[in-house]
Amino acid sequence: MRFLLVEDNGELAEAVSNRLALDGHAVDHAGSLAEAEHCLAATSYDLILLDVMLPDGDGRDFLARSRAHLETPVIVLTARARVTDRVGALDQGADDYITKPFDFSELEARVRAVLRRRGGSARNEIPLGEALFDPMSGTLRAGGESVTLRNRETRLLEVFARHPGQTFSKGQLLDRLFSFDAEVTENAIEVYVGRLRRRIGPLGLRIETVRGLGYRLETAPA
Amino acid sequence: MRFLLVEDNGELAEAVSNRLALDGHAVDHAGSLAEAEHCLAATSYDLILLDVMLPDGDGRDFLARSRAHLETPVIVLTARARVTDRVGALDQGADDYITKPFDFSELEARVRAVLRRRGGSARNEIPLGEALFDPMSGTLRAGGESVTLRNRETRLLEVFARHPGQTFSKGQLLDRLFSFDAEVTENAIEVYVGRLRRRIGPLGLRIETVRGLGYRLETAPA
DNA sequence: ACAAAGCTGACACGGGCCTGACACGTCTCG
DNA sequence: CGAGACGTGTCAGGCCCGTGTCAGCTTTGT
Repeated sequence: MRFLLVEDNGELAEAVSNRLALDGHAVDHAGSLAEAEHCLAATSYDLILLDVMLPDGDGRDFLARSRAHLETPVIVLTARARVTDRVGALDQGADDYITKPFDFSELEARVRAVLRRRGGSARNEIPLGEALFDPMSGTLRAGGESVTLRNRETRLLEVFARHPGQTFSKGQLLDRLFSFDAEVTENAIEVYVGRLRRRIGPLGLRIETVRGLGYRLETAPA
Repeated sequence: MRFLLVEDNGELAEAVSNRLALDGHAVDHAGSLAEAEHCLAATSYDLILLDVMLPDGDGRDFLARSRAHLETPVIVLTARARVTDRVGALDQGADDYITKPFDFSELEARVRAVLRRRGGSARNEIPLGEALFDPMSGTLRAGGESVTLRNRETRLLEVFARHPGQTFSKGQLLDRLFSFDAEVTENAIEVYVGRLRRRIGPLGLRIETVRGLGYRLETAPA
């Protein structure tokens, strides 16, 4: 998928680009509305991430102008959390909004949600061994059993579920779960792996420890 | 279903279109009576939403003229809440009226009501577990018990009832329940969920809190 | 055996959620 | 027209849950 990121904060833009690139998306970066227009004229995108505060105007005005002749879904990035801002954005054609500062996992989740909504498929549950995992609601079902995970646990399991068999280091998991300026210890990962293990164990899922390297999700019994 | 919206306020028209599109309707927009005539000549519609204040005349006159040779149901949008206005509209052939500013949920409800009335089907009650919910009258019956909900509570329950099992965030509920320019706190949703819980609890219905995500209606006991 | 790496029970904190109370506007009667 | 009833949205305070850290323990590799 090809995204256009319209954001004047270079550092944040860099971080978002890198993150979305990890999921296999190509991200073009525009620092202003003028640049954005230029990019949109040059090629077509699957998704636009649009900041509202830009050096040469308000992103929402741009959105209102472009919406008529623009099919591409748009997610608005806003620093303000006021209701009027949000409603205004949605009315002017945004598909979703997210308030800064946001965690990367949050951004990824919304990107997927918007793409899926546009794509038309109702919901996507990921098969995990005998179980079915719904990363949107954070539920895991197997047989008659059903478990509801907490937010962070859901994001953690999602990383493993979307990259079957892959081993992730604690550093990688940390980068994927938290926003780029969050100061969190690697120990937190250990804690969450532990909590997640306790939850998904009864459903036949295991997280293997690869000493010195990281963790790996095992769907089949050893 | 294909609707014709006759409304000269572009922003409002856009918002209404988007909202009704979410329910799977196609909405054509006319900014004046002349445009409306043109659209009506070109194709046929299942419902007309008609503003009364238009740049080239009064919508009610238009309605009176057209009624004779127009089968299509009409909902009149009026800014004035005076009783005489309403009565006048209904006399001249409107199927319903709604006063601006209106909430989207209200509009949706009236649209459904008019379509159903025209369609001939008597009333549609939604089964909710052991209970029957009538979103028009806002009554909920189960066994011998019967509860009458207030307006907002009815709209809220309706959202859940029409999307079984789905989880709605407070933001989503806010967008669905209130008009696009209303400045309402998300706390209002919490309050209404609380009030609704107290009402429907005795009838065996529960609203689950999904912390950090939103709310979900549970029809079966845990 | 002894570091280093990983695990986990306990805890403090922050924020999301809930609720009683209130203020405001509207409608309905007398 | 005035008084009361009702529906609605806000606010403040309190509760409770998710979260991240720490300290001490266990496991693993050499």
